[in-house]
Amino acid sequence: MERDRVLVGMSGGVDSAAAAALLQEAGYAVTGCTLKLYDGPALDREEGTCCGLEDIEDARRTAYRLGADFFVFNCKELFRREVMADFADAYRDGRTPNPCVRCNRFVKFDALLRRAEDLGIGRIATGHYARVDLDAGTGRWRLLRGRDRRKDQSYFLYPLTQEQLSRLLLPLGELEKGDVRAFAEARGLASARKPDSQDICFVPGGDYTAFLRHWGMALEPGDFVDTAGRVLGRHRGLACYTIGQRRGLGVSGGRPLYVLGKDPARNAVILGDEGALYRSTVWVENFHWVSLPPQGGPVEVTAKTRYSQTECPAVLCPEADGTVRAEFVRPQRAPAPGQSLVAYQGEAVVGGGIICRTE
RNA sequence: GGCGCGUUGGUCAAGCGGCUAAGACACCGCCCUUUCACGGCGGUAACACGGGUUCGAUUCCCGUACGCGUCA
Repeated sequence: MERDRVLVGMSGGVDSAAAAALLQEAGYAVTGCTLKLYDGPALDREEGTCCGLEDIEDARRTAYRLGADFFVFNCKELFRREVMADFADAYRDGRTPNPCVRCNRFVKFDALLRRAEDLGIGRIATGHYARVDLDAGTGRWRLLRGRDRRKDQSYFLYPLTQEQLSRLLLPLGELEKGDVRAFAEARGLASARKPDSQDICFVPGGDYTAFLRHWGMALEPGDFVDTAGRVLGRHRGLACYTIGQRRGLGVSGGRPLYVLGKDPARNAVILGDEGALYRSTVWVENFHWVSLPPQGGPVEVTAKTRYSQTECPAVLCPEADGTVRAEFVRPQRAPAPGQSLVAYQGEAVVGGGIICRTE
């Protein structure tokens, strides 16, 4: 009897390793793969990246242990063009990009699906904490939060298309992080005790401004100013700051000061009190509808403007110009252009898009 | 030049003879976190200099330096 085949994207970490093992135990014929997204110059010694040599070897070891085929697919060009270049462009224009969302949208799942098709494999899988199901009523695939609310990664997955969702298996969606680690440990998987990844994968040290410099971007020092235009100090370049940021400003005001905004025209970073950061209206571009088909009228949701943020009730209002306006019931702290707004209805991800303006 | 006032950690700022010299902001570290951030916890760091008076001086007195004000 033919078993269903699945291509599992493996980062070298615990989660994707456990995902592969779980799928195999569930009866799938597993093929493992790692997407080679970038080449770190000499940064491979760092932990926590998703395609350093160490990580690829860990993924390979896990696949070997499972007796699964394992491939490394080269996606460097695509990643460089769609994610790294966009990252630099966004910062250059004063926005705060989210490269993980960008990668999921333009690189990771697309590449997985293509490669699976090349290999004649019908399904793809990753180790994300989120769930997929089919809405029997509408016939539409839905993206749901991970059962482990503390680890839920559905925020990063909102760009998924219906085709991708229809093929996608997320075996960790019903599990708690602790159970996943225990399972990996019990199976003796190589990465069972690896620390969770963090930081941007192509910025291993966590210093993204160093990456921007390395990329060739000039960081122009300028003035920190208050809302009245008074100079408070010098900044190291607009790209070094994001709206809502407090630490690292080096400006002492007696009260905590936050980045309220950036003024590219004057190359100034505007600082002020936290109270001035709140916005009730957020415009989003390229809104991608996931669990609901594209809507023409107002939609009641809960939404958040950053991954690690508490959702708030809001109404999505599609505008004539193609953007979607989100009206929050309560003002939201520091929504930043470039970050993603993601909307939910209960367990389901309604959709999301990139913040372009706030008020 | 005369007179008056002031000089405490990176910044602002308590203290007014007996303290291991507050606090805020900044900074550093850790935690949190598959973005950037927020946040939580913890930490480093100061009495301008030199003489007195006192059992005892950041606190009182006298000089020096620097700063501010004011008079000519």
